[in-house]
Amino acid sequence: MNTKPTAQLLQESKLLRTLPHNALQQLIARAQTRALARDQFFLRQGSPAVAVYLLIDGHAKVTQVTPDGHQVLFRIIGPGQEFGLLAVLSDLVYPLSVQTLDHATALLWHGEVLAQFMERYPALAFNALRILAEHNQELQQQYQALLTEKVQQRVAQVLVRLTEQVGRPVNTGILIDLPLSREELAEMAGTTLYSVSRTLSDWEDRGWVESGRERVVVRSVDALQRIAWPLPE
Amino acid sequence: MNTKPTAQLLQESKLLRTLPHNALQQLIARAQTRALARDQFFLRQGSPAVAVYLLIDGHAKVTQVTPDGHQVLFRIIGPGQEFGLLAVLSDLVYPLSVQTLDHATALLWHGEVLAQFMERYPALAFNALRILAEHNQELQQQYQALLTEKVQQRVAQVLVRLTEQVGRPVNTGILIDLPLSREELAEMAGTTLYSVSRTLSDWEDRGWVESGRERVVVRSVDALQRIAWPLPE
DNA sequence: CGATGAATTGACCGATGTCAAGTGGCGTGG
DNA sequence: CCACGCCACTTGACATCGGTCAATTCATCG
Repeated sequence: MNTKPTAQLLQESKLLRTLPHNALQQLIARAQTRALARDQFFLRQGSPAVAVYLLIDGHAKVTQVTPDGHQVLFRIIGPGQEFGLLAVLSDLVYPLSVQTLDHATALLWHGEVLAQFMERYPALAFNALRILAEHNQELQQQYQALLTEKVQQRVAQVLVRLTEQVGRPVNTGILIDLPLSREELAEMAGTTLYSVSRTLSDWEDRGWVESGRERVVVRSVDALQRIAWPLPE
Repeated sequence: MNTKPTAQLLQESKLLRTLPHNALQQLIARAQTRALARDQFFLRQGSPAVAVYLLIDGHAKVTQVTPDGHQVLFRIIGPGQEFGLLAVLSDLVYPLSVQTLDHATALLWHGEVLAQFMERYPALAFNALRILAEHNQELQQQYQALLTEKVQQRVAQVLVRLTEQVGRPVNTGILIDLPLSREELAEMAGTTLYSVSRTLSDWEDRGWVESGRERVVVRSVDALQRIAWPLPE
């Protein structure tokens, strides 16, 4: 599935880039590996945050459920991306769950191990800070979007982001190369599966997308972009 | 205004706690001070992130405006709280603005200075990580709230949080000791000034709050809490 | 080929945003 | 010191987006 050699993937990851070679080697030596089938959990919301993960193959979704059962899908993780970062801090609990979307493999370290490396190699700590700061900004944008934008805009944004992150060119357009249900798309866009379904049907009529069971092909990214980020005035 | 001596405030701040004494002394020695009148900006969304701030007196609001003019108020900063943290990373731009709500004073450091201290004192980096992780969780909660809860719930939550953060007991209840307009409350709750106004009028009829021009007194925190976080089933 | 779960579509309605008009209090200037 | 005007706030009327529920269709897999 994954074409890149693992070592290169790690070197280019947001978390481990800029680390000295020997540090990277030591880290790799101390990593555990965990491979999971589809729909399995790497970590669960509410359980003690003991390990930091770095996905090296496959995809996973980051979700959170409210006390009343509503589910939110914050982002999708692909190879080279990390999660569970806050395990470097002690005595915390994961605020969200990470569940595989296909067969996926991750490296993991005990939080304390990574904390020790951060003390020795500040670059690692700065990388972590940068990652958290980016997450913050993305969350702020999503909050804004939920507050000010209409459902169609948000769905369009989700689809455009997905084409960028997991898009694969096929003859009729760009396939979103993950099995995402309407429900999951809805959880990403902050709406209901019904609204997603209607929206996709509409766009299918216009020839902008083709959609099927847990499958979407975007035929015109342009059109979706115009919906997602309409020109000012 | 502020009763605590500054040194103690810094020692207890989330950012600087657990620092060795001498490090704290050095940091204080290198800090600049900035005092602003009401409605002035410590920093502006979009300008280069050069300094990290720590408020030592007064209050400020953290806001963000969308391209289309909508404004969001993410949180209110009081003495001992930091902002502009991401200035420790180079070449970034502030994603939001921080504006005073009353006469306020902050210490500030050039981002690079703080970055150097983080390299020397990892505890500082961990404090920063913890702070960012907390912000993340708060944002996630706010997102959830916007998605699943009704306006009244969210307004109640805002008021309860405000009583905790800036509440001052008065004879009829707890005064929110800051001049916050309906508009600003709306920006905090993710709604419009009209809905806030209606909600407060309603609660005033029920005797749960007293409200006036840029002024709210909560008479029954209990009642608001029942609205904010209704008992499951 | 049948069963299971995903997706579609229609009907309904309620919460809340928008717009417009009016009220009231506070500060400023005459 | 009073009056005027501004600005925060209130209240009503209205429209609409999109969530909810129910019924149906569709596709995929065993």
